[in-house]
Amino acid sequence: MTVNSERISSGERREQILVAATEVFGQYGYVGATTDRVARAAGISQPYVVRLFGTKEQLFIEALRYTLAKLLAAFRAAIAEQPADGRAVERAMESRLGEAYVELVADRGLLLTLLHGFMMGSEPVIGPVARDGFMQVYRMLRDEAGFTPDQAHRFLADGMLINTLLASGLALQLSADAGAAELFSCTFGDKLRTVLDHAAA
Amino acid sequence: MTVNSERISSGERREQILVAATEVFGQYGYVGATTDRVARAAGISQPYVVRLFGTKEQLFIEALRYTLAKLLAAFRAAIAEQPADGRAVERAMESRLGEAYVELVADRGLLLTLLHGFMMGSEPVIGPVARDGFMQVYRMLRDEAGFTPDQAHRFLADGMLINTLLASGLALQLSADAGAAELFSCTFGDKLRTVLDHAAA
DNA sequence: GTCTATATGACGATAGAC
DNA sequence: GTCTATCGTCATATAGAC
Repeated sequence: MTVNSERISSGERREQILVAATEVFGQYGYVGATTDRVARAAGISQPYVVRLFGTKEQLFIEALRYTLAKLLAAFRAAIAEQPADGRAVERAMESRLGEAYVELVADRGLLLTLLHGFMMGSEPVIGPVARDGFMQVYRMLRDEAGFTPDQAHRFLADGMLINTLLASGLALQLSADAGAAELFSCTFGDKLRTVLDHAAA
Repeated sequence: MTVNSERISSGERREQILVAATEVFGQYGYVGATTDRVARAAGISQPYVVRLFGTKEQLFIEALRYTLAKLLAAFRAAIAEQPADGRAVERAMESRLGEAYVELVADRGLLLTLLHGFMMGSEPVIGPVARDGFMQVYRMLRDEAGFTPDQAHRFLADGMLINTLLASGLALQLSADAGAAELFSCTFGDKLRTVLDHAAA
């Protein structure tokens, strides 16, 4: 088989497009993102994006499902994580999950696609997908990570504050704003290094 | 002077338009909202909205500033609140501020305009306004309400979770989802009644 | 202070070829 | 599996009258 000019399967194309869509939806929001920009980011033509996903709304829903699946997979991995070295102190569950989350939402496209989804609760077809994903996360924390309801609540609350701090770009003015530095320190704790590393990039 | 057909001052018009804009931006997002819809909600023509605010971006910025001012005013009032009746037990500061917040963001237009602002951190002119507003809130909690940095952090984190729960519409499926009910109970505590009352409306 | 008319430029989706 | 061409719609902003 030829290597580059080969026609690839629609399954692979769909995945390529979803990656591009997550980035574009994250950057421009649901309405501001255009199927044309998604197409160019994926290296194909605009009508083909529409052909494969039907409508822009369907494309967004698939992209949202895709990011939610990534989030759940990251949490599942963190829950199952065991130190390879027996001597290593096993970090607490909450610490592992928190670190996994901060790593994940360092991808701005993923973070903002997620947030746009949560904010579209009144959309008849997108809303249910977002709510369902959110509650799946809650149940995973409670039933698989073993959190109490209040532990899960506090973990999620911190997560939503992390979202806001990162989305608003406050990380970029930490050196100029002592209050922001104080708030970041409280919010991220030992995850602060991770955030600063990603913010620099 | 005539009463209804009187030409009103541009200052009054601006305020009318800002109220309409907050509602429309909240419902459709920054890009999805049109100056025409804002105009119709305010009962005037589309070009006149542009005339008074210059551009749609400027209109959004003014609407965002307007909602941030409302938020700060509500917190300032809650901080200053004293029981009129001496016998009444003064509620804790945190409880008063929490209640004020839930009352405020029961207005979906206000809530979503705020959230859209926070999510637009990478926009060169909107981003700074949003970040500035957020940090003003933080400083008010710390310096005027007397919160420690960690108290302020936890209050804000809860606030951001409240935003997500309300924006995503989870309040509407509380009766059908035991997990959601559990999470709402942890998150809102004694503010739960307030939320349910507003959700019903 | 406020309107109508309109220039100008997208965007989503369809038709149909290869 | 993928493209080019294009239709219909709608949005921001300007011009200029009243």
